[in-house]
Amino acid sequence: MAYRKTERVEARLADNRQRILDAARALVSEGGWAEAQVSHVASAAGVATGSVYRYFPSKADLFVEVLSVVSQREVDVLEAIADNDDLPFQTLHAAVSAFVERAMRNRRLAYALIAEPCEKEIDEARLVYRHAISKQIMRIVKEGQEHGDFRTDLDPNIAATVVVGGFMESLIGPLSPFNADFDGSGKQDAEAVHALAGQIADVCCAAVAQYNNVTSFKSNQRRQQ
Amino acid sequence: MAYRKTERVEARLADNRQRILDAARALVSEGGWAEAQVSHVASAAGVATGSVYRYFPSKADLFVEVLSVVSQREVDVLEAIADNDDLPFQTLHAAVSAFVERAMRNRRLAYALIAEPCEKEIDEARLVYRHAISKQIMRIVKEGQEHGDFRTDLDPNIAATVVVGGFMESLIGPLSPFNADFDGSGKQDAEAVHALAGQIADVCCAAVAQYNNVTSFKSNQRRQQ
DNA sequence: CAATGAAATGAATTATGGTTCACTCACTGA
DNA sequence: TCAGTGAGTGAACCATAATTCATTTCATTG
Repeated sequence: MAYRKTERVEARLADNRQRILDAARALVSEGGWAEAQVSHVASAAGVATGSVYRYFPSKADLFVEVLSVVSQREVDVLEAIADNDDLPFQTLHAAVSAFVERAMRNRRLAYALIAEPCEKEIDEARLVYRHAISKQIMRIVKEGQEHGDFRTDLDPNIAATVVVGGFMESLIGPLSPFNADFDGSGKQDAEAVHALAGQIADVCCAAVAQYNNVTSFKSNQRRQQ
Repeated sequence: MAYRKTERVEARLADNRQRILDAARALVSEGGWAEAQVSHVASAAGVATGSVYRYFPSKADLFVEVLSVVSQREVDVLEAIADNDDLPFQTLHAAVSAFVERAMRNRRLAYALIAEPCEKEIDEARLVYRHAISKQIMRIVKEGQEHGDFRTDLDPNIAATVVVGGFMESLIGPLSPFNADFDGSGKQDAEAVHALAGQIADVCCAAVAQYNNVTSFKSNQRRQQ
């Protein structure tokens, strides 16, 4: 009879795969792409270098999966925010703030996944998730345009792209490992991050909102509620 | 008596250096960073591989200089635009449009310099010029805030960063060598590029403008002039 | 036109790090 | 128990490209 994996083995295999993925993510989280070497991943996961290739066809595939898992969670968070029934302005603000705050919670990883130079194949995978993020932002923008809160003279696709590029770019400085502004991780730090997220979100919202001057916006808010 | 370079030799050396720089830029313009190999540069410039190292200490130094020359010109263009005395809204619009249109004129090069994955050292040089660009945009933003055309509740640094990230990001798609939308380079193409630049600039301006709804903005414009 | 200093050459060297593979070992099923 | 299967190993291999350097060629000076 043919060889068949028992459940026990199946579980061990799955566990190995997961350990390799976890080790890979941990390494990127600590040292960025420079640390992300197959041999390092292997020892961190407690397996031999060659074993990594039993689970992943190549280094790029491994790290693309790491990036996918982490990025997909962010897309899901944005989707959930986009799904709620708040006013589009508040929704967009919440989406951008959430993204920024979540990124700042694991700066090194976020920096690697968003901005750090890396191999082509991984970089291409980034684009996929940028698109996915942009799509969620665009949903909010379109909703806002239909709702009357957002300007209708802007192309929603371009507006969403600018917004995504905008908050990504403004994250790069704060995320950068060379920037010491947000290292304490104390309470002060959390507040500083919150303030930063708010300011970035303000600019993003301003880009699409119908009424930008404070008085008009406030009356607009009241009118809508 | 000690050896002394004649003018003739001096000129030839300077010419060699320039030819190497030009060849390097041409190669990046054609094939991006993949073509940007020292040996390729050497043959394109009509010298031997080793000779490149008489003029530049390393590959990275060579290409950083290529990037610097090209990028500095863009910074200068923005500076000139920021210097003029138009209304801040028009100035910002012109700056963003100009950047987008100029980038689209040499797509492959712009793509390489802005977005294509490349070595760390070159990538770091990119940051320097992003900062320089952001600085010019910030000047316009601040002027607009003082002038009363732009919202004063936004942090000018963050606003400028978001704007720069926004138009850079929205360029990536159109610049990408895999995107066939803007290949013809005919008259239609020029118009499409112009339209794109206008739309991107609209979004960027909206992000900082005091009055976004069309009627208020128009009256605002009239009032200011 | 020697003699000397500098530039040019490009094949060989080096560095990096992903990938392979011949082998060992543990697990499976009869 | 034991033949068969496939997972695990890690040192060797390979690919890529930057960099070096012994040698040659060219320019300058007395």
